[in-house]
Amino acid sequence: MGLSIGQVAERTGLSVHALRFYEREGLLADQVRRESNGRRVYSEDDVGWLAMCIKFRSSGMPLDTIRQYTELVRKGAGNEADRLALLRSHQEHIAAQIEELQEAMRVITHKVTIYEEHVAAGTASCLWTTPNEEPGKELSA
Amino acid sequence: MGLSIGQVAERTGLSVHALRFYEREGLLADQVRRESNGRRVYSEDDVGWLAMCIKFRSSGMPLDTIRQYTELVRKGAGNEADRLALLRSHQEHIAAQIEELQEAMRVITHKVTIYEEHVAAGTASCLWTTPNEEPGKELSA
DNA sequence: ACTTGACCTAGACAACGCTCTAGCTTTTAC
DNA sequence: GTAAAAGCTAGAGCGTTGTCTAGGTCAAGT
Repeated sequence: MGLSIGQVAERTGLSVHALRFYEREGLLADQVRRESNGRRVYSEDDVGWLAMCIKFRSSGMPLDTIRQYTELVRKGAGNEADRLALLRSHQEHIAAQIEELQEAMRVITHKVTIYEEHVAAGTASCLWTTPNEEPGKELSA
Repeated sequence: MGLSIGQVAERTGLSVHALRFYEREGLLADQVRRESNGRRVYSEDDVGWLAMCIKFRSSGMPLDTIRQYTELVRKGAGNEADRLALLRSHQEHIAAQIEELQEAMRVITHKVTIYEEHVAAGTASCLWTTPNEEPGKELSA
């Protein structure tokens, strides 16, 4: 039931350093328990919370915002609307990122296509002799 | 036809600082021309190239990788296969990012839904009195 | 003449998110 | 009993990606 920092590191993928760092930064919803000797004992809840933090991070939420969210939760019931606002705003942020990535993907896929043609056409025989021409100018158009 | 650094900043959205920084970092395909007084003069091609760099950056390509790509292009024809490999690898990277974001989006949308219910149900009357309970435990399941 | 504003270089500084070190204690395995 | 492994704190260090400052040049407007 109680996990050591090493075990938590293993199953979250975070380093033990990062785990201590997150704790210092106030990202953990509730105080991590300690053994008599001072070692941290993580509960399953702690691990669950960390998993959520990792999802937040992996979608580009800054530690600072995670801390804000954590603080809301720590304050307990009554600020659900605030939490919701924060979550929604992050949702929008994710959506924007996805769009941006998709747009970049389109552009790059286009470039890839062009290069594929070039490479297929000229593998052994280098036909087009425009050294500094880059199939990327279509971007400016 | 020739643009000042300020004009380029305006139309790329990069700061003049960033433009000089990018140049120092070797991200520009061809040497930026200078006026007799030493001021930079950007061509439309330069701006096009910068637009591409921005797309790369916005999809998470590190400056270092952009520099590698730039170097390939600078070397001229003959390494198209290398450029293609780099682009493809970035394509995969983008795809992975999109998936990660979509996964995070699912999780967060789920949380949002739960909060919406809670907020709708208990706006004025705080019904559920479990202060430290966070609708996020479902993550660990 | 003089001020304003855009530009130049070189280099310091900064935010973010960890990561690592030093120096020490405790636990575990042999 | 002893050595290796794991933990602790406090704080330094670092890679990335810019941003900002200092100190100076240059051109244009008033």
